[in-house]
Amino acid sequence: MAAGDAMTIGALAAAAAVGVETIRFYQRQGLLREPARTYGRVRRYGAADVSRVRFVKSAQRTGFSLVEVAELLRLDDGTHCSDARALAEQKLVSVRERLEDLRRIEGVLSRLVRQCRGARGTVSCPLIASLHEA
Amino acid sequence: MAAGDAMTIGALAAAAAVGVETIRFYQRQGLLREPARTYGRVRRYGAADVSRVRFVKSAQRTGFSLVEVAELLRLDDGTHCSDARALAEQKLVSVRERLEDLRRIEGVLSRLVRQCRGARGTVSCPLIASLHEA
DNA sequence: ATTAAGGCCGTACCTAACTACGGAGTCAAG
DNA sequence: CTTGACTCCGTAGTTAGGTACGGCCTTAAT
Repeated sequence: MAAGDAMTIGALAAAAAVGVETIRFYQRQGLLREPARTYGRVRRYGAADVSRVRFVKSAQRTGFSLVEVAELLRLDDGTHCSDARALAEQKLVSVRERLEDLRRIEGVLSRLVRQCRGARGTVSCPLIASLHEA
Repeated sequence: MAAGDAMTIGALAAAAAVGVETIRFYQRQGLLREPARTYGRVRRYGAADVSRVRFVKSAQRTGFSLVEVAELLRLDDGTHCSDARALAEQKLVSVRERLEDLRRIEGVLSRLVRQCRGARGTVSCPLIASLHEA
C-alpha cells in the first residue's frame, strides 16, 4: 500500500513505525486530528499524518513529553521560533538536572562496586554498609 | 517523642522523613516487617524500623527500585557481598545506558537551542525543522 | 457470496511508587 | 469522661505512555 492519501490506521501505524493503538491514543490526546472516514466509518489518513506521527516520535526522542510535543505542534507554523526555543531551553535545564543526578548515582555505584571487588576478608559488605550509613 | 521502642506509625514516618502512607505501603510490599501491636491493634515500631526505612530511601537515591531494594535487604546479612555486588553492577550498566541516552539528548537539544538563537531571519524555526526531518 | 484480514469502540490493564479518602476505632491529656 | 489527635482498614486514584481485549462491523479479494 502506498503512503499516499488513502491509508487505513494500520497502514499509518506501519508507515510511522508505531502500533495501531498508539495512533488511537494520540488521537484521544489531541496530537493527531480526527481524520475523514469512509461511509463505513473507517478512518482514512494521508501523508501529512505520517509526518505528524514521525514528528511526535522524533520530539519524544529529543526528550519532550507528549504534552510538550502537543505544544510544539501548536507552535509549528514558523512564526513562534522563540516560544519553541524557550520550551527547548526549559527542557535542556531539566535534562541537565537529570544528567547530574544520574552522574552522581553512577559515581556512587561505581565506587561501591570497586570497593566490593577489593573487599576480601572485610567483615561486612561495603555496598550494604554504605546504604546503612547514608 | 524519643525514637526508642514504642513509636507509632506517625513517629516512625517522621523519624525516617517519609509519609505515614509510605510506611503502610512498604509494609504491603514486604519491605518492612509487620510490627507488634497494642491491644487496640495500633502498630508499635522500634529503632530498627527507622534504620530499615532509611536504608530503603538511601538505596533508592542510589538508583535501586523498590524490588531491588527488597533483594538487597534479603542479602543484608554480610554473607552475600558478591550477590549484592552483582546487583549493583547490573544497575551500573543500566544507569550508564540512561546516561548515554541523556547525554545524546543534551547534545541535540543544546545544538538546537544554539541554532535557534542565531536564526534571525531564517525562514523556518531550526528546532521545529529538525524535528520534522529526524 | 463468502471469507479472512483488518478496523470499530469502550474499557480495562500495565509499571512504579506512592497518595488520598472515609468512616470507624484508639489513645493520651486534662 | 470528653476531646482531639492519631491510627485503623480497604480501596481507589495519580502520572506517563501506552497495550490489550472482545464482540461486532467493513472492506477487499476470491
